Amino acid sequence: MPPKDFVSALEVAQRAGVSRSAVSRTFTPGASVSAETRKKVTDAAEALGYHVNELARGLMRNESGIVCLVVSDVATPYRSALLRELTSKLQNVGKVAMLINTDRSDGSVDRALSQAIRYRADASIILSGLPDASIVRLCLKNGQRLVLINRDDEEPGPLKINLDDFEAGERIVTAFARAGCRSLAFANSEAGTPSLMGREHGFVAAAKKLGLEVSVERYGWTGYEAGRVLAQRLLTRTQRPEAIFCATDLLACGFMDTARHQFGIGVPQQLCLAGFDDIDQASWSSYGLTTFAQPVAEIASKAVEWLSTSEAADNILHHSVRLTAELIWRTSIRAG
Amino acid sequence: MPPKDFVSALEVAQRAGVSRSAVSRTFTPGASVSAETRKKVTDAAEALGYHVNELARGLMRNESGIVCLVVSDVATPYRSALLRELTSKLQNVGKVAMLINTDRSDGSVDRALSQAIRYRADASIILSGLPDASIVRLCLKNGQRLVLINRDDEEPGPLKINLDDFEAGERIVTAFARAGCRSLAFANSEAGTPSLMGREHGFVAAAKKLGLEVSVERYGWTGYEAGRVLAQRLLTRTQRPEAIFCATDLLACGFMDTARHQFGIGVPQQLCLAGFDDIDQASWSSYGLTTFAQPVAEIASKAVEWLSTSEAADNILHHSVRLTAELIWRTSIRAG
DNA sequence: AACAATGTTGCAAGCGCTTGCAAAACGGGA
DNA sequence: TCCCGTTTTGCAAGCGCTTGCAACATTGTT
Repeated sequence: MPPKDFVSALEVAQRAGVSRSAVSRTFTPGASVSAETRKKVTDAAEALGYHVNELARGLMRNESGIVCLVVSDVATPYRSALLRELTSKLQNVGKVAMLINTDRSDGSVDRALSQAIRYRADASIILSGLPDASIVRLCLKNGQRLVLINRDDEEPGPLKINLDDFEAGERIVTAFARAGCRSLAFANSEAGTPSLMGREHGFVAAAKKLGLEVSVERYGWTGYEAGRVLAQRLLTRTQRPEAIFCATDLLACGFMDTARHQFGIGVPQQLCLAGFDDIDQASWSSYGLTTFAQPVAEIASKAVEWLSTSEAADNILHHSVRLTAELIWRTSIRAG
Repeated sequence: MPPKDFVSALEVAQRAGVSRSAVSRTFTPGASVSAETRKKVTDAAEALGYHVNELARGLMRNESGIVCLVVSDVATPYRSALLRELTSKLQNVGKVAMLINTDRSDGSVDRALSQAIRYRADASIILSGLPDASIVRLCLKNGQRLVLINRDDEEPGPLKINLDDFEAGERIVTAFARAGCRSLAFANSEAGTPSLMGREHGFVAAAKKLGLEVSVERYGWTGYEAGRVLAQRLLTRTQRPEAIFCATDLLACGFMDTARHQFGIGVPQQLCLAGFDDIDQASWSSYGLTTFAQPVAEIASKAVEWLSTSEAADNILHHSVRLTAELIWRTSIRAG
């Protein structure tokens, strides 16, 4: 195939007049090399255009420096924001991100993970989809670390990062109540992931506790279009809810757009609305959506921190972290 | 570090009662193995949980299967859409995507590329930022293929994928003219990339040719906030333009929002607006933005097609492809 | 029955690197 | 000056894999 005429450590060694090991050590942080040798080596390397072969290094060290990011719906605002944080933080600790897209058929998470294993990834971070328990065990057995974001799972071993979804559902109910809303609804997708359901359950529970009317509608995936459909359904009911909590911002945007443009309903005057994620669009002046912010930066930090932590510290670390979603107050809910 | 107790081909060979080479060949498409041996090997591999070590394989084959995606602003709608297409198409041809985020400081593209070299990536796809010419030569010399998307460059060797930006600028002028607009403006960012400037030049040239008034305003990056600022500037002029072409959709959304909400200007009644990219939000009913669609799927196809093409065919291939951006007609321009 | 053509298999070398080990070089007391 | 403790260096083994080569097995042909 391609020529690939890479210069090897041997060539560098010869030009520098030192041994092959010397050049290896020069490029290994913390190895013992005299300043003089190091200089000779780096000069030669520079001149020859030498670059350490991470494949070979990974082979020897049994540590590739690769972290797999397993994700579906990459093009979605929340996902891509998380991706940005993750890749940049990984780079900061000298790791490299391998992106695996699981948009397509079933079992793709498993396929992805087995690819991660083939490349001897040091770790995998699962942003979406849930791997088979056996695969999880396989990863762990093979010394691979696993991080599950917003996807609860019984299996022990992986680090699980979750939000206080249930509590967020509760909190928004009090906000709605304070705005004078008596009948509430939750607009959800049919995806049924733990975080989505957590929000739903918290919301419903709190509403009931306060004696407010509450109902749930579920449809499609968590996108803009689904939000439109949900609006159709909820806003044509004989008893129209006065406040809607959408499981995601994308849903909320679609909902708000059809409420306003198709039904001519004023938000927040006639209808209060809230979302979840705090995607960029939520702050756009067409929406001004009150929503819960996913702490993406913090999520990413926790994840890569855990990955770059040593084995020893590992054991004393909690394998589950729970972050709180901050309520960002904008204009889609009436002031009390 | 981690235990990493991987099972090797040798162990599989022993369990299957064949030679090490046999198991290697079993996992090499097109190698010569009898059905019987293959069965024995796959059974043993299954039982032991064997996974080919791509690091070692890449080392031998001098072909890692890795493709580097060099990108900044991953979280931006257009970029993430392109990323989605690219990763999924790469997976289809059996390659794996390594994501390199260049959001940060200067020289980050060069650093990224040198990382790509260290991992012996078969190719790099540059979605943003322009590498130093010397680095480009280094990549090519090292047998790495390079794809430059929307970033023209003199250097021969890489595949360059571009759109008909200039022509798009021209086309939208006639659309504006047909809508009865006599004074036009182009809202650009200060990024000054070739594609952005191409749109600008085409727009200005065509406007002048038609004898229409035209001006240009540039500010910040190509995001929503910059669009707001551009609107401030353009809409407070004594002679307000009747039609604005924004260099990107994000700019257009910001522009439209402040035109409507801050200045109370009706779009398209009092102001015609167009964008570029056709991000999801352009179709949301709050915007209904008339815009040019980036053919992301086609761009991705061309890119990975070129990467997976053989060396021989390589030479007869054009090293530059030019795709056309389709004008998506929505409601931000008055009907003629 | 002998032979050629074809297909399958194992051997062993080698990809580019790291690293334990022991030898060499160095530096500072005494 | 000599000796001992501390770097620094080179050697060589080995990481897990592929692949050219030659040996071997299988089959079909005359």
